[in-house]
Amino acid sequence: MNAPTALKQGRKWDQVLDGARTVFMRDGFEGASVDDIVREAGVSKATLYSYFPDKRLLFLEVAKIECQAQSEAAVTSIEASDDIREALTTAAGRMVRFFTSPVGMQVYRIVVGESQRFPEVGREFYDSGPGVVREILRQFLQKGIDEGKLAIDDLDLATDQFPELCKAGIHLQLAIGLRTSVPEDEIDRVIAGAVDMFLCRYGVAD
Amino acid sequence: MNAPTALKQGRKWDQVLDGARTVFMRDGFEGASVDDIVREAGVSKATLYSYFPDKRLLFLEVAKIECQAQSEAAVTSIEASDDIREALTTAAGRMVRFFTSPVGMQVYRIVVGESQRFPEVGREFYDSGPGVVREILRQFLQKGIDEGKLAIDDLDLATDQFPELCKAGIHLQLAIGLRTSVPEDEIDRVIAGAVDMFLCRYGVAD
DNA sequence: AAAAAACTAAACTGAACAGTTTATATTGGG
DNA sequence: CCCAATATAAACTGTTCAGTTTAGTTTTTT
Repeated sequence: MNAPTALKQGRKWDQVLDGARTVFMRDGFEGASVDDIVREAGVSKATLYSYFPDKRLLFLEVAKIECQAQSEAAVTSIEASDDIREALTTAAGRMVRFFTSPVGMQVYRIVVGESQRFPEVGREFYDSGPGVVREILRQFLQKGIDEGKLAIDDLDLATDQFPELCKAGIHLQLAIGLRTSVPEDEIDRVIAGAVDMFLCRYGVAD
Repeated sequence: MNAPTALKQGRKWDQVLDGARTVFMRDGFEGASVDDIVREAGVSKATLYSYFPDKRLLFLEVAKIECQAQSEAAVTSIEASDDIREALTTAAGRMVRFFTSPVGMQVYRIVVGESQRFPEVGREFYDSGPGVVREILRQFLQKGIDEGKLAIDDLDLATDQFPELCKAGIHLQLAIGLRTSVPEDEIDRVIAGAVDMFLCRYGVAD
């Protein structure tokens, strides 16, 4: 009846990944034991090891999937609204919403913590998350310049500045566990502040 | 002859901490083994355990010292230069210089990675590093407002925005290992961009 | 120089844990 | 209904590593 993905390597593949995802996201790489993962996945240890040669590669697979899910959740495109302020505000909202989310934050923590042991994870994360967002933002800003709505001398710098402004006061505190969540109105305040500042510097008076 | 600190808990105290510092900063908490540390410190395992009840507390002590060293290395005060632009540029330079340094970056990585296991470390780090810098910056900006040199509506937000601008494009990439260093001229460019933007938004024309 | 305090090397214990093996069971297609 | 692929539980191996113990040595104090 169903002719699914050609290489469905076995019935429990997804189960293993789901379990691994849950445990890795909860406990980090070192904190997660393979026994925890199989228990969570409802799968035998032998099954896990029939799919993945070792813990490291299982982790890399989970990290990859998580990074991809991320870029989708993040700004996939910026609406071509005529109002630049509105477009930036919307984009900022999606960015902030993602990196303040528990899973987004946890991916960040793990990537930072394990980036020495697994250099590939850093690349993977960047290229499928922040890097994608950056590229989209860059193009959006370029368009703004072309249309005479923005006056940006150093486009690369400006592209890096905007996301950074969106983190003001919240990202660090979340990352180091000083807070576990950020109230909606504070998010709005930070975003509005970011857009105000950005347009003050690079906006062109109508 | 020498009447040193009243409670010098033994001749090798400093040696232990130095060795622990070296190894923790190189390998992180999990990556560091106690045997590595005693080898590095040139001390017996029993000696280490006569000073510290366990690895965790040894780590916390090292982290504490490192965090304190940090706030000293960072902006301890902002020169009361008449020129706000100049003062901000100098302050930014010290901040950036610190968090781009190998040891500053490594402290950040460890704190982020271990903040779940050791919530105290997050607080300690913040209160003796970023928190101190924030407070000094806040007071500096307040003074600027009082003197009519700055027009800031939301002081807390502005205080959070400036350090964030100083990270543009470099902090994340260092944290996840995409880069290991940042050329001096790029640092200068980021700092200049941060100051430009900040003063564009909050500066008062003379 | 005797006594006390600090330190040492090295062997040991016990637990955690990644990965393997074995012997058995379930499942779905032909 | 049977076969082959897939999955299972559970015991096992080997290693790493935190923390302890022991029996003895060095350093400091008195």
